[in-house]
Amino acid sequence: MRIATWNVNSIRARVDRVTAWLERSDVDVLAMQETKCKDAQFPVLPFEAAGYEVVHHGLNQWNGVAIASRVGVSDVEPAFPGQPGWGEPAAAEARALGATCGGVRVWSLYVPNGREVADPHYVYKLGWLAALRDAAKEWTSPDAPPTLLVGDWNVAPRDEDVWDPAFFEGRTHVTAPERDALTALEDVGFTELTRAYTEGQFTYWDYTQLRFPKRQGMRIDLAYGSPSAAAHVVGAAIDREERKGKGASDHAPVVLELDT
DNA sequence: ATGCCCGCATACTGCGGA
Repeated sequence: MRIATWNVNSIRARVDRVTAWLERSDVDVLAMQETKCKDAQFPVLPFEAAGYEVVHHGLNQWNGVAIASRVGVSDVEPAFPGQPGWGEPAAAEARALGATCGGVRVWSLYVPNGREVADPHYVYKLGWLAALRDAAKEWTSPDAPPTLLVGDWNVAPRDEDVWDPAFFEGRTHVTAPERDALTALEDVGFTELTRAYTEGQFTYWDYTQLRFPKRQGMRIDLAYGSPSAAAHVVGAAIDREERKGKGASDHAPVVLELDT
């Protein structure tokens, strides 16, 4: 089975590119982030024409997460237990969608950006990741299905995951508390599954400043697996080709290969 | 080196993205 994650940065602007990629990539399950639309606006038909069912959670023009699957999709959850909201009073955001596809529990995740270290959004980001860790504790029990946490984490786990660590000093995505929040996922039994197969590669390049042709990117799209999921991973790849050309998302799709 | 930012919204400017 092949499972991919892709921050599509608006599904309505990119549906042709995404479904064309799906059809030629032999991917069974695609987790999408930043669909930027409400449920009723999601272009379901092109996915169905390609042989995929789609579940989507979108509340407005921001965020939005989806899962397309050609191996079934059931037990859909539009948030993880304890997922915080944003603002005062806290408002729900469409940043997590769980579904079981082909026997694997898949969570499509769009972690809050954090904006700046001094911004309340940064506090929200850290709280969001802590709540996810608490929920994930329950997903490593022996009776839980193999679980994958995939998406746009908005954290570069290591200095080598950004094109210039000096550029990011004092900015979000690279701070110790953000990185510690990912390590905490490993402490409850999850493993990052893509790095071992994609050393030295990035998943995101800013639209500005010729970042992509200059190869100035970041690794922020990651896949964490529970022990029973990690045991089935036999490969991973970042499809850098998809970042090229007119109409590309600023993120590339990341593909996981499982021996199931 | 696959190209000098993009998408959205009661829209001709501001916001969020990272």
